[in-house]
Amino acid sequence: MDHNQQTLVVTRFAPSPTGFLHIGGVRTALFAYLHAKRHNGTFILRIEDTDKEREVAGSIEHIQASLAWLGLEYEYGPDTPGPWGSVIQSERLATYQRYAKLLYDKGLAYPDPYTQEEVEVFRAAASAEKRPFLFRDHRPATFGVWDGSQPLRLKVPEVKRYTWHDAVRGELTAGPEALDDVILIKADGYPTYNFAHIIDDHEMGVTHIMRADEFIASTPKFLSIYDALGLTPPVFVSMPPVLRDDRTKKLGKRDGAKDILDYRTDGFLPEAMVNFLALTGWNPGTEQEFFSKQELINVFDITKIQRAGAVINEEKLLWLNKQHLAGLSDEDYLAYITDGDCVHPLLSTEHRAALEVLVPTIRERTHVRSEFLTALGAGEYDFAVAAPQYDTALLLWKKDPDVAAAQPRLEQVKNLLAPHNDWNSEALKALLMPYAESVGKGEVLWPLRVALSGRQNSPDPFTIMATIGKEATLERLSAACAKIQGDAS
RNA sequence: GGCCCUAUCGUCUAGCGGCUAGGACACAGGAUUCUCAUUCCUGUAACCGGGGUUCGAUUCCCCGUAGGGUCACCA
Repeated sequence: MDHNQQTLVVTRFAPSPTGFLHIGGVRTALFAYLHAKRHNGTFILRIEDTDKEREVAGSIEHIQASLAWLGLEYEYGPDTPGPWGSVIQSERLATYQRYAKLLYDKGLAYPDPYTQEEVEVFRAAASAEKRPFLFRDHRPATFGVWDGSQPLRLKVPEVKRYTWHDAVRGELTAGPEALDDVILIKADGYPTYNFAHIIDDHEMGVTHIMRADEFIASTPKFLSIYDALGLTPPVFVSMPPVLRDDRTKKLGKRDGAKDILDYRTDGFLPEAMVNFLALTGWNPGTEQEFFSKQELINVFDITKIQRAGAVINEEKLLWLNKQHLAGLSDEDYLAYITDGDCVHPLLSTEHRAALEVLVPTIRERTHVRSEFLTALGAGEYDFAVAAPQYDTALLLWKKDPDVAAAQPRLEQVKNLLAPHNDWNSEALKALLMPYAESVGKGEVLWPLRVALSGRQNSPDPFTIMATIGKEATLERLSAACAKIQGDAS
């Protein structure tokens, strides 16, 4: 195929600025992004701010920050207008008015002659008779003059059954009851979503619309607007819902859905997040689970998007994060683990050397930074910054007759360590293991480790010694021996 | 209520008429290990129900059931 004749793909993510982005919305953005990038296409961030009431200040910046964190770069956005002008709908009012006028002039749109109260009466009457309310049943015989003070409604061009194709769901169909004379322009001069998104997608050359499946029900209405405008609709790509844990509802902000940026605070890597999101509601058809963003771009295929709703599997997200964390250098991992506003002493520059020694240990025990911070708070790493407090009984190895038995062994370890200066865990292990094996590993290593950590469960003693240094090691061993002595007397 | 959509292990999913129904997370057991963790091995666990079509249905059709969505001057 001629390179110049490649199929052009343009997708967009079009949130309204009503607060933060949650995992469901971000997934829609990701799929739109991946599909565009897969085809060397264009990805647009459009802001649908046609409802002034619901707008939340700072939302646009927050949305941009969220996409930036995940690395979902867009060619056109709030700071980078396209040839068609702004991507912020409130800055495009003239465009919508122009199209509205076009429909009005052709008799395909008319001003709503009723007050909102009157429409409510119609609605209530329909409801009382247990039949669906349709505005078009009340369409005036002759259309008035539209002066902008009344909402402008579409005159449904043809009341019929619509059948259309959805890239995910296949053939979809809905009868005339799904069609109505929807409002195109509100009384405040702003367009409705129904109208504005169609015009924008057309003007911006959008080829594929990724959006939540809740829009399937209103697609016939959209189709009737496309018809009225004489436009060919783009490809519809309906995203399966992300459900709440209990599956009783679509995940929403009211149900405790987290701000996507909270995952960043917790320490999830953007690549892990992207990897995880891609795998909920989509799969490559192979058994590969670990993907970089680029790998996803290479294999993403909208025909493999899932139809059924999915529940977020947080355990798998944790697992994936650990897999992605494995790609960091020790240096980067250290920066990662200390990033944030936690104030534990081990994270201060004073203990940087100790923390560096502990990095491999922390890596193996941690899925995400917040997990490490919790362990820190629980005192699991206190051995690194202070001499431990512990009950002497803890020194008792399960096969030992009593605590006193450990003392001579700890003394011997001290003697072996005293002249030794190569203070890294491998060298220390090589130094002490022959002795430990001659006596019994548990008999030596258990009390040694407890003397150093003050804990039943901890990293191995050699790592601890390497972390705290020679001086502290010898001090803690002496203290343990003194403790045993004290108990005996 | 009308209309629309969906349905494989606990969760994410593979499957596109014939498979011992595969993988991942989680879980359980074992090996390694002084403990915890890691790592490795093994295992438990699923086709919503009923009718068809077919030589043969997880797969195709219909009817149930369950769940979701939608019926705004919100998107």
